[in-house]
Amino acid sequence: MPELPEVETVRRGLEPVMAGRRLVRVIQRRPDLRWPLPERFAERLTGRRVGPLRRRSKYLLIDLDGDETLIVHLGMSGRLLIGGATLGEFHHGAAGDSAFGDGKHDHVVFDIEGGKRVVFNDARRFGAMDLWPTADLDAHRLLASLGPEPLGNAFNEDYLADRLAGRRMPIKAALLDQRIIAGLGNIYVCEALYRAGVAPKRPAGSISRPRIAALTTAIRETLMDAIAAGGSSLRDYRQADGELGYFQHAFRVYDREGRPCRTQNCRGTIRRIPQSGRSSFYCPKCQH
DNA sequence: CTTGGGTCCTGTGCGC
DNA sequence: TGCGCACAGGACCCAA
Repeated sequence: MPELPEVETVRRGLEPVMAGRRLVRVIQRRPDLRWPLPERFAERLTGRRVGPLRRRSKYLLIDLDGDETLIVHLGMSGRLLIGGATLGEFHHGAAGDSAFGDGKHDHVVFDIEGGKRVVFNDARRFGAMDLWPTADLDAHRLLASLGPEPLGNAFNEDYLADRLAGRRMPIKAALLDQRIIAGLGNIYVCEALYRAGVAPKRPAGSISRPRIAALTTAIRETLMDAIAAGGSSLRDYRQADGELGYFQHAFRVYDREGRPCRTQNCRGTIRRIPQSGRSSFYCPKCQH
């Protein structure tokens, strides 16, 4: 589910609830998510004070006192939801009558000093958490080989041209490769390629320099627009505070198969093709 | 090294 | 209403 804009939205939602407060209680409902959780995970978190919340790519980084950081990845279906007495109960899950945090896929529960509760829910369990020394985060196996942040200075036309040069893989696959650029997923790659006028199956190394420039701009603008909209809410995804993002209403190609291209005077029809094991959406008239 | 495919897991929506 | 299948926002791991 969550790509960079959704994780950034979650970070912004959790920051005011968690930063500066202690974790008074942590409940771990199963030994593993995608991988085993650290030994004595809940114990090691209990009583710690939360520092700033940061983000790297699609990873949420929750700094704790004691110079460690809780690394969280939401995978496909992971969510971090806020509830608790001061906010009013926020119910979810199949039953709907269970207490907040007792839902079917509520795997980890954080009770925050002051009464609020943050619940990690993940039906498909592709998500992950780990606890790691803050000073060594760059060496963590999940973070070590990530490419630059698309909204940072290290990501620019020269960098992208260099990384795409000589590559025969389709540009769609290249942009999904987190080692080349970190934080994009299926939705935002489709949307950025459309905005740049680049066809998803075009070999990465065959894109002209001006098109690469357009692509870097399109990637940044797409992500910034999505963050401003609070991310995309497909199915029942929600922000941490239970609100829905609304960028899905601004999709130009994603999930629009068979519908008209939104470019003025184009009159093309959005197509869906399987690529890298997932769906690519594009306008065959606008993208080359 | 690069590239493509299978895999993990559960839920939902569709055609029949 | 039930059943089977395709598909879902990710990314690791391995074979060629």
